[in-house]
Amino acid sequence: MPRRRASDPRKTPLQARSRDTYDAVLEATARILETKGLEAANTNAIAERAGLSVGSLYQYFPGKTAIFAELIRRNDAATAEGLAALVAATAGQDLASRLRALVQAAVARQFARPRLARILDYLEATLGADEALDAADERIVGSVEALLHAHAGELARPPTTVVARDMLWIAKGMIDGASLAGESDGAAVEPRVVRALLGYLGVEEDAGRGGGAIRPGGRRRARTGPPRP
Amino acid sequence: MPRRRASDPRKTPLQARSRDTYDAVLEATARILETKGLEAANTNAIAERAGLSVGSLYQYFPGKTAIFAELIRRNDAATAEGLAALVAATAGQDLASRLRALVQAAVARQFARPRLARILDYLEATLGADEALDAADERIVGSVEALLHAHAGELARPPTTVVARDMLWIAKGMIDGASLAGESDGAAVEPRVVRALLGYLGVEEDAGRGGGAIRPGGRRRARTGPPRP
Amino acid sequence: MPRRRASDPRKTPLQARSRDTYDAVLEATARILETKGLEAANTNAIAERAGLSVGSLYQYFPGKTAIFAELIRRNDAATAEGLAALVAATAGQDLASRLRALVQAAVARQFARPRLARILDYLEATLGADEALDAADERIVGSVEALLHAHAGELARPPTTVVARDMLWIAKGMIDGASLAGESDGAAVEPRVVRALLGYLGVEEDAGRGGGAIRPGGRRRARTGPPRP
Amino acid sequence: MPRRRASDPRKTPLQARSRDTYDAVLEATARILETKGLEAANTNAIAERAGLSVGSLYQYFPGKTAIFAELIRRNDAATAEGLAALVAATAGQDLASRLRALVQAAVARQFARPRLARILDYLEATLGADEALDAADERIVGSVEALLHAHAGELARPPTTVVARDMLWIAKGMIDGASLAGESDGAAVEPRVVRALLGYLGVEEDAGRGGGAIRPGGRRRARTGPPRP
DNA sequence: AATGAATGAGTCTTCATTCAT
DNA sequence: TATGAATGAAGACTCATTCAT
Repeated sequence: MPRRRASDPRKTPLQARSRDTYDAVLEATARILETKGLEAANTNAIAERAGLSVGSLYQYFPGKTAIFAELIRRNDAATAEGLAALVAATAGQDLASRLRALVQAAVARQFARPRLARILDYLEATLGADEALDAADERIVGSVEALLHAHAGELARPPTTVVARDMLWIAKGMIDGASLAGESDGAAVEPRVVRALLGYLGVEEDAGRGGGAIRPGGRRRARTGPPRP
Repeated sequence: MPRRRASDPRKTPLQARSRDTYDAVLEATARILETKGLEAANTNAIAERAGLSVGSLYQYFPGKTAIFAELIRRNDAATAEGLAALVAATAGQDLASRLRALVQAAVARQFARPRLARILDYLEATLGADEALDAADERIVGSVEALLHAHAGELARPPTTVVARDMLWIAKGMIDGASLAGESDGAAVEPRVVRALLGYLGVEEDAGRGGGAIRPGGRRRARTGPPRP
Repeated sequence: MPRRRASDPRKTPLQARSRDTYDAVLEATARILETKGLEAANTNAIAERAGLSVGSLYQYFPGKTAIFAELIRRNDAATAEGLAALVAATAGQDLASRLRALVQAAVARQFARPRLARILDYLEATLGADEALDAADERIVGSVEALLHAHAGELARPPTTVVARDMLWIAKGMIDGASLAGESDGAAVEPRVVRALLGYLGVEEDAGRGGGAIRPGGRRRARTGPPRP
Repeated sequence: MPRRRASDPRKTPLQARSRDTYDAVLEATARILETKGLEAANTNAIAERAGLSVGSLYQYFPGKTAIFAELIRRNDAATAEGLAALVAATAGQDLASRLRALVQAAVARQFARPRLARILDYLEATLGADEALDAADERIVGSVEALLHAHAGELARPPTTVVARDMLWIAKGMIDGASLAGESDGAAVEPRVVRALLGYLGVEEDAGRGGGAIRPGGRRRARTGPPRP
């Protein structure tokens, strides 16, 4: 990994072909991370998978780190985008329903490419700070905070940034855990997360909806188990 | 007797000096991971930091991976141990108090060496399966499950393994999040986690105790923010 | 098409420059083996001698072993080729003359780079089996067998594969021995080998030709002497 | 391998226990060479197999090379001894019978530990010169020469050192070849070698004895085949 | 004398990055 | 602009040898 600043792409890809190539590199990287892991994601492998030469790769990215950074950035941006859209789309519904929608999306995302998500998390924590990421983070927390504000009356506690952040981490923790424990049925995880969030907010769960017993997830697969908090 | 695993130490350190050296390697590795990150933790650096030669290092560990594995194993074992002890020590107390004790310990641990904890998590997910780790995991979940069983009457839902696991991940998620967001005051995180856990369990928080408003954490530092669930 | 073997070159060198580099590596290796021995033939030395960097070397060969393997393969192939050509070229001549031609070539080859030949022999026995080598071996034996068949009437015994193989080893043993004993005059060795081969076949040596006394070889140098059978 | 001169053992082992240990090291080395090959014969492995510590090993031998050297020396000495004894023991018999006896011994030796023999040959050629080895060589050649002298009248050619040496290499070559080709029946090889030697000497083979057809040896096993002379 | 822990130079191999074509 | 050969620093690991106990 180069010492170079994890920064912007070397040039803003304006032409359609350039943009395609640029995207191809990112997708190739994602695919390798997902299937072979971080160690296998070297520039040669990425270039080959993306269908170009190493030399060309360096015309789009100043270095390996920048590819990862951009991958994270996009991922975060997409999340922020999706979250904001979902909050907007569910305006007017009751809090539980809206959380359900959010959690559902989060679960879907994480269960789609769990390994990739995990590696990007690791990289994000490892790589240096980045304004763009912080901006996305703020938008994400902001969306949840906005949601809470819209339901401030129903809450046992005032809606703050900290509460919003906590909620995000509760959801993330539970979903990660379920995924790592080998649960393959996202539908089983979802209500548990919603329940946890409502519980944290001190809101009684909507009696009529999905209240049922906690369904055990899929059998724990060999790998990593419960967290060591 | 278990089959010899590739990650086992090369020779069981019986003599005091050997044990010291062995521990020194582990501590050196932990220190490098904590301060310089995973990439910096190469065998030469570890050996130097531990105050011995590479050759000697390889007399205690069959390879770099084994060092990491042992580090994780010890970490997990300590957690399992601590958790079990705490559950035992708080027998007879009310559920909220007991959870408080557990969370306090967890927070203390994570805030002590956050980066190390994060890297070990990543490594644990990356490295192959390991009986010892699975055993520790089971003990950890088991302790929480036992705790729940002791308070089954107060719970809104039956205490299952899944519930126990969810609780662990809720706590881990929140603590990680707080740590990553730059919160440096563990005491501020603790009650929030307890509240989340009790909320998830559907238990009313002990009215008299620590009910207060959610205190905002320390100023968020630039570093990685909220999760993208 | 044969399965890709681990010892195959990493990429088939199509371009002239590539082929040159590829050959340069082989020649550098041969030269080092010849002058400094097997222990000195490390990848760094080979790369340096070949005039390229280690990295480049690994673009042409997947590993050190593959270089040796290719060296052996070429050597064997060249021998097989040469032998077959010689057998064809001498068609119609009498048996003794043809053997003389063969032995002369063998002597020339072995006396040219005796140490290299010895090391390649050792490596061939050490490295794992290899189809290509076996094929070359068969061609070599086959050539001799074909030669015998053409003169079956003159032989005291039927020409079999075993006889052909024995002849090859007789020649190899004698030439090796002479070389190791410090004989530097190939011309002195040649008639002895021919005589041994004809003797083994039970054929009277052509009276008129080279019947003379056995000339003693060059003074035995310090180096390894006669075999210990 | 140390640059140190491949020389005498560090001290002449006088005491019985010392001698035993010394021998144990040599036998351990031989066993490892035979079963695991040259690469596996490192000082640690040798010491362990011999049942002593590396430190002790270095009290008996100045270095690894010295162990090999001594192994070769003993091997050669034993051969020289055996050959001389056999020549003496068969005094009075006819030439063919005596050669038969010699070849039989040689075949037995080579078929007993073929890999070891091969490796020692390689080492002998690789290691520097050594007076002791030259002396053994001379005794070996001398024995054969003496044998020839005793039958000078029957020979087509005067018995010289060169002839003796050639004979030794013919035998060695053929036996090596048979062994390498996978022939496991020494009895099948023996008469072929005798025939070759008598043929080289221009002596008619004793009509009554073993004149039969050449029996094909065992099927060629995968490994190294015929020589490339 | 024996031990075996310690040493560290040396080996093979990988991979981010550059640059001539 | 694209290519991909070339570079070489760096990293994991081995092993002959030494020396304190």
